[in-house]
Amino acid sequence: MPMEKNFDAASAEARISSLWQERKVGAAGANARAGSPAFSIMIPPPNVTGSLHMGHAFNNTLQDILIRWHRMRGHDTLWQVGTDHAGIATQMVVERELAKSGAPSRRDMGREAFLAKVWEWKDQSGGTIINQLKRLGASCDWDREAFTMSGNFPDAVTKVFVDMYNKGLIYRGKRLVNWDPHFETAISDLEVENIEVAGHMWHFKYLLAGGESYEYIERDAEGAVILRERRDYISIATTRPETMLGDGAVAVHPSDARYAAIVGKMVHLPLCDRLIPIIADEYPDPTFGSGAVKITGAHDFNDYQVAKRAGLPLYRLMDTRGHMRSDGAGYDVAVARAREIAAGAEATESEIDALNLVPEKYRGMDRFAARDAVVADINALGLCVSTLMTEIDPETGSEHLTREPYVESKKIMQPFGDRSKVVIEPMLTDQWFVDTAKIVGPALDAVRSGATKIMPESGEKTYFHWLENIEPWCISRQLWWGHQIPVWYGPTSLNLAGKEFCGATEQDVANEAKAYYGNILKTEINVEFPSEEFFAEIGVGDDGRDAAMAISFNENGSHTIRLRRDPDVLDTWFSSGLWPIGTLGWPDQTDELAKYFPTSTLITGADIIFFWVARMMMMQLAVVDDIPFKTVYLHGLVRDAKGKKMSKSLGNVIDPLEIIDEFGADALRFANAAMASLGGTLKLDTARIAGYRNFGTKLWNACRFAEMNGVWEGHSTETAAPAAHATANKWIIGETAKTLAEVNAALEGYRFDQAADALYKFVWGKVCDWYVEFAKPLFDGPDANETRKTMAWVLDQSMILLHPIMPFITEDLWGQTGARAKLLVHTDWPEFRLDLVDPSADQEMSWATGLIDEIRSARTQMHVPVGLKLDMIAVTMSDAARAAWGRNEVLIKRLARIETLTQGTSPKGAISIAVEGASFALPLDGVIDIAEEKARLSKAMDKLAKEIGGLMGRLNNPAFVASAPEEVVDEVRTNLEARNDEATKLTLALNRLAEMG
RNA sequence: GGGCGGUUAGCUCAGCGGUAGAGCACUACGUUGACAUCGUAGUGGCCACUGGUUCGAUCCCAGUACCGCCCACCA
Repeated sequence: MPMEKNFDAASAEARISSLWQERKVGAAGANARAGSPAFSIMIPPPNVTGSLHMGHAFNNTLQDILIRWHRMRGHDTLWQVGTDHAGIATQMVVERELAKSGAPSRRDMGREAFLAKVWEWKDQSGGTIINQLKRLGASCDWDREAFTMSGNFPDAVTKVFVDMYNKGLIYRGKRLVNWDPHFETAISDLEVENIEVAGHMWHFKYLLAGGESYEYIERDAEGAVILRERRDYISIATTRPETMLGDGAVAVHPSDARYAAIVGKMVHLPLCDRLIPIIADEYPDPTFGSGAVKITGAHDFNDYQVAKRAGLPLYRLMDTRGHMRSDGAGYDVAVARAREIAAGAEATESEIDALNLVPEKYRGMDRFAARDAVVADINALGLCVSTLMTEIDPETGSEHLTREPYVESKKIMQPFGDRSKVVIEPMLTDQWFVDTAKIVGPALDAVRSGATKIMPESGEKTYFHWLENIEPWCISRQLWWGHQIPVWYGPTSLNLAGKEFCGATEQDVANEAKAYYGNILKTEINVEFPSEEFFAEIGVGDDGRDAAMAISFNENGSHTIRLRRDPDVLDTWFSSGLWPIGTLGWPDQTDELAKYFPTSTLITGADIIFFWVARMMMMQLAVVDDIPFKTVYLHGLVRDAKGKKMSKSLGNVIDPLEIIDEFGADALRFANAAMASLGGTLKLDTARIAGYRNFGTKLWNACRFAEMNGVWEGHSTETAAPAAHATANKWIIGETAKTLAEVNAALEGYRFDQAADALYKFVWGKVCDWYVEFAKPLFDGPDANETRKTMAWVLDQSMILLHPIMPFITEDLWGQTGARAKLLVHTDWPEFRLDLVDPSADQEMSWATGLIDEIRSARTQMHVPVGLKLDMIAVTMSDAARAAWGRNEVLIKRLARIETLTQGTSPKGAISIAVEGASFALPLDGVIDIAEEKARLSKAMDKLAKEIGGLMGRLNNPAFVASAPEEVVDEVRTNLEARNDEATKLTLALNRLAEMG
């Protein structure tokens, strides 16, 4: 049955994909030869919520290319697949789904029920992206699919937490953290995007207490006085007026002469019945604004540091949703206590945190509404540093003076949650941290020493820079979907301080608690893990974890200690940070762990170098004292054809599945490989994908031609190149060997683009453009059998070499041609060498193709009809040229459309052709336009003259001859000789034309 | 403000001390024994700018301009 005219991607991909899955071609170790090296890649786990986008398609194409290449080479290969539970993202999606379907909200249904919903959702749609990976042709070990919340993963995560806790690498503390008021959770620094927005800065007066005043002197840069006045206030500036309610002080720089006299004095905090001190601190910049800064320790990272240094109380103003607090006692009570504390009364951190110093008026207001209210109220008090401004009415054009609160419009950098897109609030809360400073060392050393290599090299600089300045990593999240922190809190009771217990299992924790409480009680203790309801009952909320919990006395005289588990979950990146060992079965010492770890290569987006790569490095080194991967390949974001980021709002998102539907997975994969140059930007153009689809068609049809000519008939697949006699066969065998070497070298160096390029040029430029054409006459000649064998071999090699990049079409072709022992996916990668290259065959073919090019070019320019066969005259011919002609006559004649070749002189009205060692004439009396031929030859002469000029110039420069390497000089000399030879021939031809007039 | 990268044909990108490359687009011709998802032949480049190193620079170095990305607490 003859082959179809075109590759049917849609049906072939479905058929081949299921064939591969049935045969488990991607199973760990499949096609491995005994004693071969291991090669392993961990897939960057996509979010279970996700679907395949172009970044995934690109990233996974590269991984699959490497995996298939190594697998075909007989290496013991593992491509570990799996998905990430993606805490915030998944919780967000499920909450949205619930809202859409009118189900009760997360809070209404409670933690347990909500988590059941998430699992339900995960089970029903979590497989989407896995199936999409299959459509791309990814050859993972599907049976090993992992999930960061399943299998051994929860245990592994818990064990790591407990170990790190016990080593003092994880600690809990009340810190100022980035708080997302939408998701009501802390997030890490990395999850905050600082974006420049149009903002405002207000200037307020804080009046000195007791009606005091001072002389304020402003000087210019030269020290000359430019302003001198008595002031009873200090001027401060802020972009966030609502936070002034929590101010603890006003700070000025110690060297700032303007305020030296009032440092230590108190000022009235507007809108609040509190006095705060003016303090000196290095932080304020005297040259910026008024030089005085209000200090709100609980709502600003800089102020927090100042407050810590000065021992100022940290007054929290907002609740978890970013509304002004409405909890706790009334304002009067709170402010009275705050005054006592200011006067020196002892107060614990948690007591201060419990104080709600938001005046009643603002309580419950959204932070932005509170901002407006505070500004309005301060303005009403006349405490805005205001200025008379001339306002022009845009309609009447009349001018009038207004007194406006002094507000500058300016660009400010504002922090936004990368998921929620709401403004992040610095918030004082209890959180868990990894003491990264303690584990960063080995991660730095591993890259410095080259144990782990990051490509491109610029990635290493980024990596170093971040790790050298690393901040503690906030790993607790106030979410429900995730790995719950394995810490339980015991009550303060029976003369014992409350205590936290960290353990891998509830039993471990129970034992620890028994030991702690039991030693005192000397009686049996039942440790129970109470429910949320229990805590609701005894009135302990989230913030009450340290408070006395519960201890109940049972009737029989024993005591029941109730421990409460920390409700927080871990940052998703904490668990995905363990992906390499976790997926291999750790903490069990599995065979896979022994074989495939450390993994060979990580291919991932440069955007998650900090989130993931650096953390995997730190975590793996901290936990198993080994690097997670030897090579890290970082790539950029896939952009659209114009270089724009793909985004839904821009409407320029290219869906890889639509591309696969339209052009086939192979075309997309080839395009991905072709644009994967190291460090470049990735601009994806569908025109380019179409081009590579065409490339597939081209290969398909070359095979179709071969099949029609029965090249595979009677031959089983041969791995060794056939012995060839015909120059064209020798040549294409050599070209195949060169291509193999190029592809190997390219993939070795992660130059997917060069591998793709080499294959494209070989298959299209050599095999299809020349070899198939040569084969046509050869099939009718004495070398027919050899040519068939050669063509079968060359096309087999083409399929093999292309398979890692274009697996579907090559597997399909493999099945439709020849008798095959194995599927192509498991066929051995060839090992032939460059000694298959025959230099004399190479030279001869380049002479022949050069001659054909010249003749074709001349014919076209002279408007010789394509179908017209010409007789050609050899005017001069060297022995070498004569021999080359002799061996390739049939090919040249056919491709150049030459009828006969005779010896002779150039007749009147002929086209002249000059090549190395020979000159020819195509008699076309009456057919050609002499003027046109003259122009053609002149143009060629001009080009030659320019080249000759350049070459002569170099040779005439004594410095060049003296300093340049000998081979370069020689090359220039031989080059010049050849060009001169051609020029002579062309001159002769031109002279002849001149004679004819 | 700091760091990194880019600037090569109309477009998207390779290249790299020794005569500028590919794909797409464009022009002309073409039902040539696989392929119109094609063939043949062409058009098209002061390789951003200015200096320096060198026998020789698109390539190395320094600076300038423009563009992009990452990081950063100026109230």
